[in-house]
Amino acid sequence: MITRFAPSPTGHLHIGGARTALFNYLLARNQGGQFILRIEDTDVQRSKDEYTGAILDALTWLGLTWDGQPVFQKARAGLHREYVQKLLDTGKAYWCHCPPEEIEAKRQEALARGGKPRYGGRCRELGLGPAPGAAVRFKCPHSQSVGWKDLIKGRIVIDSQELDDLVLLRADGFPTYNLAVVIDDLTMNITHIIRGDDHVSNTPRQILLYQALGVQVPQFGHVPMILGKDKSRLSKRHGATSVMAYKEMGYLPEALNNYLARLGWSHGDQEIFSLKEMVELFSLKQVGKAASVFNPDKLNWLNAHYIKETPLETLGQLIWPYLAARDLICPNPDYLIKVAATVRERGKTLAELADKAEFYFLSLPKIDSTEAQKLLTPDNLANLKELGLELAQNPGLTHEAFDSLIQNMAQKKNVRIGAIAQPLRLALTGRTASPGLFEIMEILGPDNIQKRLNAALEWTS
RNA sequence: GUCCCCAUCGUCUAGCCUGGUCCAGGACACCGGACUUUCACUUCGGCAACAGGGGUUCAAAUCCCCUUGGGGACGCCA
Repeated sequence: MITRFAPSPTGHLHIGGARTALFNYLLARNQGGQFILRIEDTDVQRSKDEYTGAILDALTWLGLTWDGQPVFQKARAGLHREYVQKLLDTGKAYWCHCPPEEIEAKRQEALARGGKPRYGGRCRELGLGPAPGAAVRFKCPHSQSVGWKDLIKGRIVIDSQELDDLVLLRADGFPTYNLAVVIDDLTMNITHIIRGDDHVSNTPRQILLYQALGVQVPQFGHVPMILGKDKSRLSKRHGATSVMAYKEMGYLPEALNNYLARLGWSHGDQEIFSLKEMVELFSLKQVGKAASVFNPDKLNWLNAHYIKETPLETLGQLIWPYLAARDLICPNPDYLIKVAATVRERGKTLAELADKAEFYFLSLPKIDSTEAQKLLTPDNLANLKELGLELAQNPGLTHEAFDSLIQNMAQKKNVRIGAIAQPLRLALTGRTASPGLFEIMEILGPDNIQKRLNAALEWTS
């Protein structure tokens, strides 16, 4: 078995492409086959090298390793032309001299009439030769039905009457997508073509091409589309679509892979899968036929899950770039591990975690003024001052001792524990929601605590 | 418009092929409770679906047909 992922470098790897790549990868690895990467760069205008690099980076980040070197389609144009010539020689293709504008006009006209916009086949039987501006078209066989047993959707049949004579070779001498894909899949011995649903209508054309060449037709499987919340095709207006954007937002590749796999594929009631496990369990039989809606909430849940599973040392290193981007300084590597331990269950993404951890690295926290007005009242400040004194006298306080200190104080002042704890939290972190007070104090250390306490005592809006 | 595909809780889905074990199971989200000095985590519980209509059958979420709804494609883009 040989599968392939064949993106065109006209943009970043998006969520849909990533899932297609994942399914190809899983299928190949599950069957002990090969997974090949082919860059479809025949659109010279829109293809960019930077996108090729970005796509490779994204696949690498996801851990979807491909076999061998990526194949560049443009470099194979000579091969494609050979096959076009072969089709020309056997009368399966012909030169077309029709001006593109004229064809386009007819197409629009047909569409406006409510008909099917197709090329009429003016040059089909004219026996024309090459000429400037001429293209080669496939002589699509008439009145025959083309069908295949789709690996995901089951039997699909289309009347060849629905198809027109597609262009194989453009006037600029470059092959078109449909020709190039067929020749490449054929010559690269691709056995299973797993691609997006939007290619279903290309499949009968391509099958006809395989047949015209007299070669075996590979297996096709079309994975359903990913939709946005409004059930329209997933696009930028639904939020981030590029894989690397998810990386930047602080999603883990494990989470994205897991989410994408579960979007369409299932294995009973199981929700959590490592990539290795997916490889073992994957089967196209368990891929659904219907399009599915991208649900960020569930991705978040998975991401939180994998964040919790990540070893603290690793997690610290993953969070650090987000902190470093804010020009913060890390006192020592151990500090980061301790910090990570206190925030890891409090956020869904690395970016969120970093945000919650920022106060640890600030020389003084940015105190929320709304909360300060509520909490830093004269009474509370008096308590805070007293608490500061106590803490200064007992720098090596145990967790238990700290708890009873606060409790006793609350009792003595006849206030709720929160009346003591919340102003302290605000002084230490600048916020009213944070990791546990004692955990924070352990990490901050006595000097830092006093400094923050003093700053809070002098706080003015 | 034409052709193709699809249809189970708000969302992802199990079940459908091989009808009865399903007054439909799990997960996310949501809503309550417990835990708790905050936020969160965890935990317990709850809400919530077989698109509609016809068949077939003793019996249909499961098989067939129609309707409706949704998606995709119709490029000298990929």
